[in-house]
Amino acid sequence: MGRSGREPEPRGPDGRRERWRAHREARRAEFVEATVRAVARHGPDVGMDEIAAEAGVSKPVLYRHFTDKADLYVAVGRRATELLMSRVVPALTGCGTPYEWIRRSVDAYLGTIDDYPDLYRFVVRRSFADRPVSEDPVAEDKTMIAAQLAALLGDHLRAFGVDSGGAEPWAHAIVGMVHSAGDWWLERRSMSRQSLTDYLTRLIWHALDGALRESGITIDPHQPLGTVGELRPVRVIPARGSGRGGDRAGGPHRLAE
Amino acid sequence: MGRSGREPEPRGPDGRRERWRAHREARRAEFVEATVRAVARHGPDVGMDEIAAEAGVSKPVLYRHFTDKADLYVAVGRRATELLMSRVVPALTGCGTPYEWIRRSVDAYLGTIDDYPDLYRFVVRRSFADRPVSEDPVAEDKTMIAAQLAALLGDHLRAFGVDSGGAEPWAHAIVGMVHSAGDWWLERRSMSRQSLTDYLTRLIWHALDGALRESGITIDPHQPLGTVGELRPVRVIPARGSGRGGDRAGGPHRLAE
DNA sequence: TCACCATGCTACCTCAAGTAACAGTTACCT
DNA sequence: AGGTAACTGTTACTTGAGGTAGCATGGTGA
Repeated sequence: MGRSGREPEPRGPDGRRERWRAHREARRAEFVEATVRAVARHGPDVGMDEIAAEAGVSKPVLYRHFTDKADLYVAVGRRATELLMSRVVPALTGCGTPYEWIRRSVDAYLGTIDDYPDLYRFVVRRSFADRPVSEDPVAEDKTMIAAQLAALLGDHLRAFGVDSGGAEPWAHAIVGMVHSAGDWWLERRSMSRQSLTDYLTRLIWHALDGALRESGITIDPHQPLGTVGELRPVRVIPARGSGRGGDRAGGPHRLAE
Repeated sequence: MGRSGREPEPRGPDGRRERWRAHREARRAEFVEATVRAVARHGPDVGMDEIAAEAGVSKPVLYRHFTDKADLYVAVGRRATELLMSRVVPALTGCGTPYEWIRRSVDAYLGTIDDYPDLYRFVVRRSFADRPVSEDPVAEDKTMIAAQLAALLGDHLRAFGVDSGGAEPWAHAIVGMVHSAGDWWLERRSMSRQSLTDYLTRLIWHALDGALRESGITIDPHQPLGTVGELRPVRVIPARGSGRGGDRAGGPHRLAE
């Protein structure tokens, strides 16, 4: 209340901490990769000691970077989501004919699980069972993709002045088609990825075409779509508070951002 | 090698044990229900102490009936599978027009998850993450249903002398449609079950109709199908050995069948 | 009569997840 | 120049949930 002294201005982030930022991120990424390797080697019952050994560190080092086992697994799930979205989103938002669009998107999904089968299997195993559903990356990925698809479908249906109520369940159904057939294919491998992409593209096209025709909308599968609705980026993952509570009296100092 | 003595003939199961068979099964069923209630009350991190308390017994009593926690959870999964199959299989194998058939099957599935949301959520949470995939009831249920659908599709395609390679991926895709949209609906409840069934039935019909038309097959959605292929019962769950290894020196005596 | 199965309990064991505490180095802040 | 923050690594330890040992009694079948 009227202190005559001037507080010194804060000068920005402490450089003693900032110089380690990139290093910390790189370390976290290493541990995520090591986790996937350790799971592939030891099975889903892998312990933190085994993960630490795979990463070439001791257990407390691992706990410097992750709050607990679940936190580590969530990071793995986020990695998988990044990989998947980096491919599927451009495919979903790109131009082209409807048929190309479907095909490209299906192939982006299948290509990802084909390139990272171990990571995918780990995430699908849902070692997140002890977490609320909001932390389930598989469900989140599906919801994100379905939301984009629902927006697109909904916009088209509304633009033609017909019932758009089916957009959301249809979007989820279509995402479930690719997901389920992809799981089957990953375990069975009874056909090439190309063949599966063909079969799925056709089925999806027929499903959508039929549903739209029923509403009086006819679309040529080989003519580019009009820009009825620009796909809006949809963000579903809730921001995670960086603070996890007060500092503990001891133990490994936490390197959380 | 020529022993003159005659071994006494075994006279069948020991009645001291047999008299408890039905009782044991009923007890197991009670513990399965208690598990679902306990998970709903305490969350997915529920402990065996909490499950035992919910069942009104002490922990060692629970271990008299189940080998370990995973065994208990597998039993819960099997219960869910029974419930689902008791409804979906008659729907899939019954007569009727294609449209009715699809609709009836979709409704059987959605009706089950609607009537047993807690049980379904528990199973979907896949607390079986520490088990091989073959013990994953969700994957097994989907595989079973998809196998029946694939057989039906495949038979139709082969009867018309066209490429039947898509039968299996399409079957899995369609099961994934219902599964995925069902999950969405169970959490969102943004429409009635009737509406969802309508939307899904239409989409599935269009998908199948389109795929078959492409192969030169036209089917009337409102005329009964010919009996091209009788649905064969498909058994996927591997028989589980009743012996779990040698008897332990002590501990609660195991009541396994 | 002996064996099997049921009932229940307390006390205990095991081990994987997670923590406390120690020591040293580098680079930034005051 | 001294203090501080962040990094490196380790051993030893704690905790608690899953699972077990062992006790006693009664009813029924072999």
